[in-house]
Amino acid sequence: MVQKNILTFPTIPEPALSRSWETAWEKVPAEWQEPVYRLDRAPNNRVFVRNSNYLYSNKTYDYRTGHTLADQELAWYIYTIWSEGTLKVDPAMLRWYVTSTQALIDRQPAEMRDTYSLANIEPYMLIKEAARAFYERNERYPSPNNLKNVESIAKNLYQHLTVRCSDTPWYEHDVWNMRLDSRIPRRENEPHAERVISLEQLTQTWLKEAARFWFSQALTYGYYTWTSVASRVTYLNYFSRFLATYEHTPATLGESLGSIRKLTTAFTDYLKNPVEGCHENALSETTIGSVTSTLQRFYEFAYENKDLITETTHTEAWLNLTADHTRLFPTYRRKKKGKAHPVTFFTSDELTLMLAHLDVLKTPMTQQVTVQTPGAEPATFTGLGDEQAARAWMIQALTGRRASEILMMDYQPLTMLDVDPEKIQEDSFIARMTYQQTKVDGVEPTILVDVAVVNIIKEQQAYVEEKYPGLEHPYLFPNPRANFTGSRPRSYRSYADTLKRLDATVKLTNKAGEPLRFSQTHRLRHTRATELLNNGVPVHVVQRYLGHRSPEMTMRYAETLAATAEAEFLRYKKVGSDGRDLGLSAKDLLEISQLDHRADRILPNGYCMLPPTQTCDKGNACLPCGAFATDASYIQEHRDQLTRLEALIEARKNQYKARRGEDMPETNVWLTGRLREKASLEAIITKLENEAAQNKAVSGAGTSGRVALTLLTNPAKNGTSPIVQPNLRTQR
DNA sequence: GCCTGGCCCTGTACCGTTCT
DNA sequence: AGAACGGTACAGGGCCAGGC
Repeated sequence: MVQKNILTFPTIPEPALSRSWETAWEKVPAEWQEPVYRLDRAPNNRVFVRNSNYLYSNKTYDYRTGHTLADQELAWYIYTIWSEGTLKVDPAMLRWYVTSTQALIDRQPAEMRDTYSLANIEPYMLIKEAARAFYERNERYPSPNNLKNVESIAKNLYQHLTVRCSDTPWYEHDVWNMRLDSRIPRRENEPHAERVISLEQLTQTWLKEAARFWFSQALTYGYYTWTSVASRVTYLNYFSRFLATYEHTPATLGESLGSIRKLTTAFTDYLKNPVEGCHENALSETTIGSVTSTLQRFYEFAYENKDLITETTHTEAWLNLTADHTRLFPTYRRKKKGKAHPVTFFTSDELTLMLAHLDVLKTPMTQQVTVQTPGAEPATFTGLGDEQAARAWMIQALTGRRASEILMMDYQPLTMLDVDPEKIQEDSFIARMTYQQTKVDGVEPTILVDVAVVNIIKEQQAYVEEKYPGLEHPYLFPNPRANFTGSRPRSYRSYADTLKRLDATVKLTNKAGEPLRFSQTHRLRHTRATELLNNGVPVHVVQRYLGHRSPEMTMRYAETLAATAEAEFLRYKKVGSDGRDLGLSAKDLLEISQLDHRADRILPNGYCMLPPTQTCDKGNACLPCGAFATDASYIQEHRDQLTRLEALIEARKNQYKARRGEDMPETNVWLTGRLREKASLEAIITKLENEAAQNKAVSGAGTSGRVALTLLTNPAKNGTSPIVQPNLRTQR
């Protein structure tokens, strides 16, 4: 768990790796050392955009400027983006870029040209020259978009060179880009790694440098995440733009609390009203709250660390900060008492409708797909060609995980359970799935999944394998663009955009005529939670399943249930697999299950009592196991199991006889196992029945003692949902 | 001592603009 | 012209203080 609100820090250690131009250049293989390419042939063809003017002439293209260092830098750049597979280049634009740089270098003194670095050419200089040259050639200026294309090459090349070929620490640059700079501290799975943080808009030097220090510390010591820093920078930008309307404001903002408050009040007004060129509309209450609280945290940090910040930013004014700066804004701000937001979920019918339309996402863009839903005319759509997004959505629907938890999953997220193949049904748990979670610390990120989920994952693995043959692909869901080597996970942004496109295509609505949006993926989480609770799964189990740290959050979903998690649990006496009472109090049992943070200890028909560290060698055969505990709330489950078991034994016996012409012997291994289970079940049921008879609270355990609830997606009960869900209370 | 509401951090949703 | 991005808005989840 990251410790928050620590306001003093040691200085940032210098990066150990040398990042000189020489070390960068050493990595370029001989065949890539000259910027001369056959555009139509591998391996070069992966790095160049298809351009018919270039591709259809079978010749070698020479991008040399004739100046040694510039040519090497260009070759290094092309090789780098090729090997990392993050960018492509249009050969025509590259030509334009090269002739422009050539002109710029040629204006340097002759003896400097061979050592002139492209890192000296800032993008704006290149653009000016490119536009000038274009005008000379064509007697008109280039179109804005055309110029933008050269600019993007200039910008990318400039950033690659300045960031990757110098020892300058990562935080010294004004643009922080995780894709470009591996030294930026990052968590293993960063939900918004694609977001670029730019300090360029902070025009006051004192502000920019102090912000640089604050954010670099925050990232280095992990007390803010990348997402948080990104939004905080945009919030500080407001302050910077506001200050720009004043002549000059010192870092202290004023001499006394009075003058400081005057300024911050003016700032609040600035945010509340539209400002042309900055924010066209007045900002919302919450945004203003975020902006002011960011500024407040910033000054608290600066006050606590004024010595360090003065030293780092070379701005003496920071030394004059006083305690007044830790209360820039009056603290009497009270929010309106808001009721908790209602839990929104999809009903079974809605989900069915949506799943039927998921095909539109799966179908290639060149094909049409017709969707037939009950009670509606068949509708035909053009496919959107994003099958992996469809699979990610399915997994979200089946497991209730967050979008980022699924998108950042490892290529191989499954650990198969040792399940007897004979016993597998379509809703059996057969594997443990590890998802990536960053939001809540201290939660074990694994859940049990059933055949349906496993099959989707296998399909997706095959898809990735086919898309990136022979390449390493660490993620199950690779980003579809700018990812030619398959090394980056799919960004939440591109996933959400795809789902939005699907929404716009199929335009689904619910019965009330409100739009049903695929892009609201969090609803799937609510849906799953509500489903589990409505199916009678105890709150603490659902809590663990969803990865909530405390039951409060889960309880919000549980409003339909009368009992709390504890009451639910304590109501029943636990019975061992031999049908005898366990020598443990219900309270102890609760603690055991609470201490153990793994949902898979809750079995479909009871609880596994093994201490968390102990492994089970009994495979799936819980019933005859001494560590198995159950209670009266599962009695119906046991009765159902018994019926199914008896039917199964009967069927097998008949099969055996049909095939071999003789009865199955009592010594048959399979049969003895089942008979043991049957004996256990019968003992348990008898015991629980007595239990229920004595205990008024559980009369008719599992039936009348419980609030009558509808099963949302159990196909056996209502036959509408195509979802095969891992029902926690069925035979596994 | 317990409960509740508010605050803070972090992630998701949405929309208009920019890029390709 | 469709995909990607940037900025804004807001929801989810943890935690703590203040009221009882």
